[in-house]
Amino acid sequence: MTFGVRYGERVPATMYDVAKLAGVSIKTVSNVINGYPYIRESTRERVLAAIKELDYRVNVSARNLRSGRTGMIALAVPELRLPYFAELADSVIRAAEDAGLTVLIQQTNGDRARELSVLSGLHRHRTDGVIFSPLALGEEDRAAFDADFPLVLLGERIFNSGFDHVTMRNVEGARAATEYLMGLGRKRIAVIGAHPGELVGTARLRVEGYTQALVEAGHRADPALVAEAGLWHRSTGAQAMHQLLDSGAEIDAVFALNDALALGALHALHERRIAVPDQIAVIGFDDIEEARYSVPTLSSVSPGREQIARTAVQLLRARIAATADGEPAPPAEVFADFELRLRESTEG
Amino acid sequence: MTFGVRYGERVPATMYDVAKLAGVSIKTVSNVINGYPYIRESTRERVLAAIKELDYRVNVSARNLRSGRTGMIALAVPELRLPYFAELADSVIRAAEDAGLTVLIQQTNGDRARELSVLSGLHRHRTDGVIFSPLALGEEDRAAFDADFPLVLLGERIFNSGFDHVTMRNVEGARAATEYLMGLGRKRIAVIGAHPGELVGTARLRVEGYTQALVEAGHRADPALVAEAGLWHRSTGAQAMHQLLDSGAEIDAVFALNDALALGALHALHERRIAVPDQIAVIGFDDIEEARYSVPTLSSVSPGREQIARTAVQLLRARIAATADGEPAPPAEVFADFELRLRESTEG
DNA sequence: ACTTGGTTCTTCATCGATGTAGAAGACGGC
DNA sequence: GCCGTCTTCTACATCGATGAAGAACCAAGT
Repeated sequence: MTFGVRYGERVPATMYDVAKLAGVSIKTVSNVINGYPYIRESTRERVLAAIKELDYRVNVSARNLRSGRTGMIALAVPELRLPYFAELADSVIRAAEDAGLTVLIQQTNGDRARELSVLSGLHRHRTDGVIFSPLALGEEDRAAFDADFPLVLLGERIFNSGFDHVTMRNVEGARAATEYLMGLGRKRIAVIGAHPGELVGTARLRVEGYTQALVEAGHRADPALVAEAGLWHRSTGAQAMHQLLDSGAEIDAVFALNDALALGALHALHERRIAVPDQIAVIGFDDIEEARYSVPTLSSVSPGREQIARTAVQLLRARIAATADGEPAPPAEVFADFELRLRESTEG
Repeated sequence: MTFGVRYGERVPATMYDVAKLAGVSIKTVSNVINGYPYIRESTRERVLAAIKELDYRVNVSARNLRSGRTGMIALAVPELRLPYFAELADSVIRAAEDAGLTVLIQQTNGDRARELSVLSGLHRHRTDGVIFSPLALGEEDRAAFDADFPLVLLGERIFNSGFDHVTMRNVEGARAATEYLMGLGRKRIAVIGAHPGELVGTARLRVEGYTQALVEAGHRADPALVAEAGLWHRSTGAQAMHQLLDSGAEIDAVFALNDALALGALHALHERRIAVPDQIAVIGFDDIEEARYSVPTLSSVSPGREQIARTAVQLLRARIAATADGEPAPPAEVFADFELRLRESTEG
């Protein structure tokens, strides 16, 4: 007597089994599966029937070994627990699926060593290409950007790396957000999430947009209003907000460099019973779903996440195809459209 | 003259190249890589040096084709944009990584057809096993649960399926939440997220815990206080809350069947300027990170997500090993420990 | 000296698919 | 009636690794 689970009783059918059942050669089965045109309709039907009958699935490993294609792409992001990246991953998975690709997610934790391992082709054999959203890598890692596999970079234009690159309009979006706050009559606009000393990257670009807006309006950026936050989590946003408030600086608005920071800031303001937006208006960046349901609802710059995901997958596919055809296009640089989503946290 | 990106100039080294460089047979290289013990130390070092020199990586496809192992497991969840599943995926990926496994995420969208395709072994050849958190499948799909690959079920004990199963203490957690609300003196406790007519599944179990608590306290469950919500999103939670309020029912507390619903409810209450917890206390389920930063912060039942993820990976590994050894254990059934996390939304 | 057993390494077949090359038949043109 | 072209299908080598089996060597026991 047996009990418990038992596997492997059913041995998966191979192409050979299908061929035998359909009375054709194994290569013909392969041809049917791969859409080779010169096949008699009746033959194709017999093969398809046999495939169905045996519940046959292509062995991806075997195919890959022979053809070099895996049908998988990797998506390397910092952490899925950050809502923006969870939503991005969701979008990328859907876009990839529409193209018949499977996505393998790699979490880098924003860790430099782990990000470098992405570039070193950790999954070279597993995937046909990589969509990579680096966080920690900077100018000093330029040399590492010599990946010999199809690679599409997301997020920041770290530098002109020679790879396809899809990004958001960080500077413009940040400027628009800041301008909007100024349009509300706010004069003392703080920033949360700066990375002082950073030469490249999202933080720098968004702070640049903020500064541009201030300068163009004839104001000056006040260093006392710039709060640092290395990681862009809710917790660090709350901390930074508390520090700003503790510093005694006069503040009537906050531009948080992403929504997680903004939500942390909202939380801190709530703890101190400071009214939003009456006393301090808050705006974020990313427009994650949570922003539509926070209390108060959070205004944010919507960076075109869907567009970014779709474009990245499309570019990667083109790049993968070009690798085979040997007709490489010059690296593309795509900027997604942004939009200001105004909600309660900036009302009035 | 060429411009743009070009790949494939560097051809990845194979085991054969390593063998040649190290002056040994290809099989010895394989043995070194796989930790075969009977190898002279000096030989091992030469091989390792050659591997480093050539930047050699095992071709996973070839290995898989020969050995049947892929080193990958699939995680099938409804949607990553739901914070609970994003956090779960994060935890599973980390746990798998510690075991040297790579995770392939499959989104089912809670769609019955897609969930069935998980069971039909869509990725049979790609992965060594599957961790599956079904949402739509019910008693009528029992027949489909005959997967011939290692499978660990998460979430609800849909039925005694013969597979390893890791779940949370839904009934007990829900009861504890409800009891806590009653302990605050609340008498009119509404529920959000019920699935009327559902025979199995999370909704039913959590409602059962709620009902048990009421009954044991000598109250009766009032159908007017039970609000339906098919999908457990913020939006549906807000809708359901509005409906409850519109219905004119007297309410002094809400037990939302998950945090997304609870956050939607908080949002709706905020829109109507109903004070939480003064007028209505709110408690959720899942303890997602967002709950710690909402306004007000949300009390919730923490279901032991980390423990669930680690246990699931561990069970799956054991099951995969057993498939090879042919020594199947009886299916395990693990209940994670829950904890009540009390925050502002139930204070006082 | 000869067996025994452990260590170290190699040879060979094989996993399941696809690319290459070419065979066989049908058809039309001259 | 022969040739070229198009269509349809097949045989065979091959991708890069691993399992099975065994060869060669050494030390120890009798």
